[in-house]
Amino acid sequence: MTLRDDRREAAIERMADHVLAEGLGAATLRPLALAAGTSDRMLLYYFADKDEVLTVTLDRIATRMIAQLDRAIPAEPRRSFAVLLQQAWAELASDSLRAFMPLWLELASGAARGLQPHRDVAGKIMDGFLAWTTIRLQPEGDGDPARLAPLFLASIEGMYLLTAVGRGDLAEATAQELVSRSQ
Amino acid sequence: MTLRDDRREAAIERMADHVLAEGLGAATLRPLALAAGTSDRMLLYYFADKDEVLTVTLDRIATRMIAQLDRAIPAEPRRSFAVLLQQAWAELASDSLRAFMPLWLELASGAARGLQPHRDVAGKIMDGFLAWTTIRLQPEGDGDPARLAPLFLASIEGMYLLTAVGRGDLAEATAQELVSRSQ
DNA sequence: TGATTTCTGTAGCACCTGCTACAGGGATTT
DNA sequence: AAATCCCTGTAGCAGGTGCTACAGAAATCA
Repeated sequence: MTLRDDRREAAIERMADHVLAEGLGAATLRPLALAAGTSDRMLLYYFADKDEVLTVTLDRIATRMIAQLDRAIPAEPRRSFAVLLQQAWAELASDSLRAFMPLWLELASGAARGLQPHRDVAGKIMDGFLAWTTIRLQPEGDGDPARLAPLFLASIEGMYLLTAVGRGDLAEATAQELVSRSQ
Repeated sequence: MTLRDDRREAAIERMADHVLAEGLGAATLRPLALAAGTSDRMLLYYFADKDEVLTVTLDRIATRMIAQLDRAIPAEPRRSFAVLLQQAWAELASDSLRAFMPLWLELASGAARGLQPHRDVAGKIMDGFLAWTTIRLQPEGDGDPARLAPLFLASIEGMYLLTAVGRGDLAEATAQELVSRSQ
């Protein structure tokens, strides 16, 4: 029992590494099993089917990502829009989180087509990121603390996408413009 | 000669429809050929290989999209950030352009992983959209006409991505916030 | 000890992938 | 009429996909 759980757990960790490195396109049973140090036969013994393998693996990746973000940028103190934007953007470009970008866009495009588990996982991640942001953003003067969060998310995601298509310069220009405007 | 070109042309149009509807995941030779009313054998007679099929098809889609955007929102007169944002966002949500969203994200995620033809096509589309925006945005007071364009693009793309993962409400909140801020 | 349950490798299924060899029909050129 | 070309269907290749049947080894229970 515990042995089985241990191996299942180890497989998840190594599959998470593989999916982060290679993307969902390469997330087929045999390569996943190879990365996990086992066989496709055993993967389907640990998990019901490929869908469960993917769901569990993506969940693990999302957990890792949020943990990393929490560690790098603690909840207290609250920060201005400009400061949090710069900190979050720098963190997302760091070695440990950069690999997440192509996967995140892959999830988003799958979600846009209504695929599972893309839709559920992507929605969950976005909700987590919304909560993460809301708790860290300092409300502007009189305003509602949650008013700025959507704009913050959209800005980060937009810069993300600009970077993905090789227009990182536009992302930087966006960050500059946002910072100079919110001060 | 001309006959061959006609059939090639017709195939491109129908494959563009198919890719818009089903995505790149379903863009394999046999389904593409079926959609084009021919056989995989003939597709590889008209085009060198699958890569050329995809490149030509995606180019056609990009051309269609820019044409549609030009038609819906003419170059003159220049518009304020808020007005152009609302017009462009409404147009991207229209029947004719909505189908482009999942494909665009698919291109972006492929580009983020360095795949071809994703990278080239996505970059080209983004450059086209940047030019489109720059020409239509009214500079703010003293400012450079091109200063606002990156922020505009990032905003649209961010709202796009929020919508893709089922958080259209956050996209709307972002639009509202941007409009109220730029006035 | 024997019986039963848990694990796991081998082999295979039916289907899809991009792509190609071959052959024949039809039109065009000599 | 003969020879040459352009077109296109049939069949197939080698490899990959998710998944499963079967059987034997290993561990657990009686």
